[in-house]
Amino acid sequence: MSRRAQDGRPRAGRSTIYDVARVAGVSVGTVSRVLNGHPVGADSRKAVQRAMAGTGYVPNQHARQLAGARPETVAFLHCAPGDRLLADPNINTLLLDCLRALGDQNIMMITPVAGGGSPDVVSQTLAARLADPVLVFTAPRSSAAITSLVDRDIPVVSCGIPLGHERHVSYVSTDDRDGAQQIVTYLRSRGRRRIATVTAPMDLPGGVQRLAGYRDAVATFDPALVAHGDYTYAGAVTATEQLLRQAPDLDAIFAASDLMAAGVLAACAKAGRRVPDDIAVAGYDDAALALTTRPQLTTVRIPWHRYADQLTRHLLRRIDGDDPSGVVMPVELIIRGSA
Amino acid sequence: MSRRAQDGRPRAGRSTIYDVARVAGVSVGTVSRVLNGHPVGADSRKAVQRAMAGTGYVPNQHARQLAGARPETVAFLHCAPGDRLLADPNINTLLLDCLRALGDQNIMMITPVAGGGSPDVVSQTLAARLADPVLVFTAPRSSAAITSLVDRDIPVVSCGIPLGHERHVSYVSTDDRDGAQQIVTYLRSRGRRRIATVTAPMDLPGGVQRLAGYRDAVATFDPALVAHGDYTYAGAVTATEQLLRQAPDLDAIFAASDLMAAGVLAACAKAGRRVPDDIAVAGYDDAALALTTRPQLTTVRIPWHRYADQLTRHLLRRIDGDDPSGVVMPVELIIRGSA
DNA sequence: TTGTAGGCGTTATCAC
DNA sequence: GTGATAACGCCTACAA
Repeated sequence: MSRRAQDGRPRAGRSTIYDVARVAGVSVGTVSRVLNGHPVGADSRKAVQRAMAGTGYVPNQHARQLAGARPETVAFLHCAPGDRLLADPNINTLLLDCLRALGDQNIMMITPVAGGGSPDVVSQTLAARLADPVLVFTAPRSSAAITSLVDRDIPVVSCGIPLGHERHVSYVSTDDRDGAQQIVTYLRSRGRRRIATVTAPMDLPGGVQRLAGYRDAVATFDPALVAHGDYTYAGAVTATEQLLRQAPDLDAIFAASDLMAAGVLAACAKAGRRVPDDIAVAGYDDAALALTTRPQLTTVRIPWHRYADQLTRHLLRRIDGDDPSGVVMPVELIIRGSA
Repeated sequence: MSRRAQDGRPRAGRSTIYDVARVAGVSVGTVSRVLNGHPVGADSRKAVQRAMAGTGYVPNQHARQLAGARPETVAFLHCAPGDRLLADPNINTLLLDCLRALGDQNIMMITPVAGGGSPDVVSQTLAARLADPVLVFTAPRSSAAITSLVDRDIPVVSCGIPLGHERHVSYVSTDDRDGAQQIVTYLRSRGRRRIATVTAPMDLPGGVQRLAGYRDAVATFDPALVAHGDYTYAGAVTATEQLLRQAPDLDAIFAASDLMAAGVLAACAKAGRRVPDDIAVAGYDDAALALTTRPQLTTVRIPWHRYADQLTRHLLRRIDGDDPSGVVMPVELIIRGSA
C-alpha cells in the first residue's frame, strides 16, 4: 500500500534494467555487464549507455546488494562523546585521506546522526540495517557497540587497537608503547629523573599502552607521578595541578597527547614553573598545535598518511571477505623546544 | 568471488527467514508476520521469537527494501559549508526533535560524511545509492543537489522553502516575510524612521523573504539602508560598518538572524552608537543568544518544536508515497531591550 | 560477445 | 491464522 501509483504523466526515474535492455535492444545480462564494466561489444555498450541516459536509469542499490554486489558504502562510527576528535586537524586529515581513497573505489562513507540515544543504541541500529563494513574511531575497551556489530557478522575496522576485540576486528594502530618508551627514555637521557605522566583515558588504547611504555622506561614506578587525563585540555590542566601537588619535585611531564601537553604547559606556567628549564614537557601525536605552543612540543609523530592508507586497505579487504587482521606501525620521536 | 566462504566453525549471524521458519516449524510467511507485527497465533509467535533468538537472526535490509518494505532510514543533507548551522542550539533542538520522533517510528537518520567533494557531488552519490527520503537543510536557490535528487524521484523534504523547487519537494517553513514585516512595523511604531537591514544570503529563503518583508513595511525603500550579510557574526559586523558609512543617520537595524544581530550590536558599540537609544536593533530566530546579548534582542520567534513536528510529519508522508506538500507556519514577535 | 535462468531474503497476495 | 508462491531488481554462472 505504501507505494502509491503515480498519476497519469510519464515520470522519469524508477526505470529498471529491463527497461534499459528493451530500449537498447539487448538482454539484461548485457546491461548488467556494461553497468559493471565487464567486457561488452562496442556497439551494444553504446546502445546501452544511450538507453540508460534516455530512461534516466538509476541502479537500485538494494537489489544490487541483495544479489551480492560489492558494498558501496562504509559506515563511520565515532565512539567518543561529542565530536571532540573531529576537531583535531590530524584526525581530519586521516578521515579525508580515507574518504578520497574510498571515493576512488566508488565507495562512500556515511555516519549515523546521533540523537539522544547512546552510541551503543546507534550502532545496534546501524548493525541491523546495513551489512556494510564499519569504520570505528575511539572504541573503548570491550565496547558494546563493537560487540553487537561483530555478533552480527558485520566487518569492523578500528582506528587504534580495539581493546577486548583484537581477534574479531581489523585494526590499524601505531606502536604506542614503543613511542611512549622512546620519549620517556629521551627525557631520561636529558637528565630528567622525576618524570610524571598525564595519561589518556584508561579504557582507550592510548591510555593503557602509552602508560605501559612510560612504565617500561622509568627507572622506578611512583604512583604519585601518574595522573589520569581525558584527552582534553582542561582535564590536563587539572591533572597537572594534581601532579604538582603530589610530587612538587617532578622535573618532567609526559602527556599522552599534544592537546593535553598544551594543558600541561598552561598549568606549569600558572604554577610559575618554567618549561623546559624547571619542567620538561612532552606530548604525543605531533598534532598541528605542537607547533603553535610556546615552546613547541617535543612529541611522537604518528604517520597519518600511512595510517589512512592502511585503514582503507583493511576496509577494502574486509569488503572482499578477508578475515580480520591488524597492523601496528612504527612511530618517530620529534624533538622540539619543550623537552 | 567477493564473498569468501567462512572456514569450518559454525558462525552466528547471516541466518535467513527460512532458517527461522524451519526451526520454528512454521512458514516464512508467518515469520514475516511476527517480524512486522501482523496478527499471528500466540503459539506460533512464541515459537518464532524463540527461533529468532536462537539463530541470531537479523533481517536483511536490502531484501526488505527490495520487497517494498517501508524505508527505515532518512538521509540528512546539510548544504551550508562547514557545520556552521549545527552550532546553533535551536537547529540542534530541531534535529533532536526529529531524531526522536523518527526513532519512535523506528527510523534512523544518516548523513554522508563529506570529503573534499562539493555538497553536490555528495548528494549525487547519495542519490545513486539510497532510495530513502532526504531531509535537506540550508538549500540554496535551485540547488543542483536537490535537482539531482528530484530527478531521481527521491523524495526530498526541505527545512525552509527550497527556492526554485517549490513544486517538487516538500517543505516546512515559517512566514519569514510576515515576520520581517511585523518587526519592521514595530520599529516604525516606536518612532524609527531610517530603518536599515542586514540581510541573509540572497540565495537562501531567509535572505529574499525577510528582505521582502522589510520592503513591505518600510515607507520608502532606500538601497543605502540595505547591506548583505552571510549569517555570520563577522559578516554582520562588516555589513553594519558599511551601513553606518552609507547612512550615518540610520536609527534602527533589522538583522535577518540573531547571530548577525549580535554582530550588529558589536559594530554599533564600536562605533559609539548606543542601543537602543541611538539605534534600535532587531534580530530574527529567537535563538538562545538573543537572551545573552546586552541588551537582549527584540526578535521574531520561530516555533522550533512545531517545526520539527511538521518536518517529521512530512518526511513520514513522503515515505508513504504522498506527493510533495509544504506548510508555512506563523511566527511571533518577541520584544526585549534592543528595540 | 551475448542471452537465459536461477537465486539473493523479504513482503504481500492468494487460497485454504 | 497459516502456508504456498509470485514479485522486487539485479548479478552471475552456464549455454549458445
